Amino acid sequence: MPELPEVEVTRLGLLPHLAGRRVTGVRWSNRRLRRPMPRRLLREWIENGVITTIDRRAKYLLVRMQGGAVLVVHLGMTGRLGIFAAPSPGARHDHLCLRLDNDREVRFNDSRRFGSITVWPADEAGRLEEEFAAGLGIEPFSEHFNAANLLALAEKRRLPVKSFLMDSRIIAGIGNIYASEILHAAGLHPLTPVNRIHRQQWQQVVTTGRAILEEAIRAGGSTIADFLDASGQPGYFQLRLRVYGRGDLPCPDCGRIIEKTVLAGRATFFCPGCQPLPRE
DNA sequence: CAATATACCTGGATGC
DNA sequence: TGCATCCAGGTATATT
Repeated sequence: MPELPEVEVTRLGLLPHLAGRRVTGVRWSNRRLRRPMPRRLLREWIENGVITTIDRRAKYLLVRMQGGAVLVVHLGMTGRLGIFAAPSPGARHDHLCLRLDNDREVRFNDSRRFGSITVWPADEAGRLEEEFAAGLGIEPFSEHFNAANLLALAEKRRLPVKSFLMDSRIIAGIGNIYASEILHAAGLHPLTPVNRIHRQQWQQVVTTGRAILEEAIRAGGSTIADFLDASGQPGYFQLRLRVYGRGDLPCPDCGRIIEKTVLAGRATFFCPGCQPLPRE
């Protein structure tokens, strides 16, 4: 489900419900997520703690506790977070539940269990930054996401540009949907080897990329104003996707038929008119 | 080093 | 209706 915009929309929706609240109880399912549930650390560092704020890095949510501990949540493919009235029936695939001091609960639901929950104790949370820095690439909304940096990262590789955009070690937060959308907006064929891309085209990727991600966050934000009893449907469904999922339909820009192909095992959509593959 | 394959899971859509 | 098959927005690890 979630790429950077959906995670950011989740963060924005959750924040007013969580900031300043004390966690009065923690429960979990017996199922293993991507990693085992850190039961001991949840009891030790999250239960009875006070949430100060929520940050985001790539597709990770960082729920920060007073004193410095951090609850890190990744939504995987199907993970959702929502706020619910405290005595209310749980749902199938609820895997973590934080009871709050206002008779509400935040619940993590994830049918495929590709999501993850980790706890960083206060005395280790300082390493979180370097951990992320080591494993994750450029944030699309940071100043480092610029044409010069992308050009430098790309010049020695022949990776298809879609794989480049989706590689979280290079660029953080762009997933399968937005990769297709950004490349369409930038006029680049998904298979274009990155070392063939010029500075000006990278500038297009930067500009259109930010615009698309921002627009998606805004679209989600408008319907997510109330996150209570979140059905898990942040508003991104209303997003107007221009190529993703539109194989065999006309391109909204030029009318040519949008093609679907598979790249690195992932559905990939592009318009052969707007996104020509450069020839030798 | 780079590209691909596979593994982790459930559920919805599709086809017979 | 039942059953098999394929597909899904992510990531880590193994293998060519």
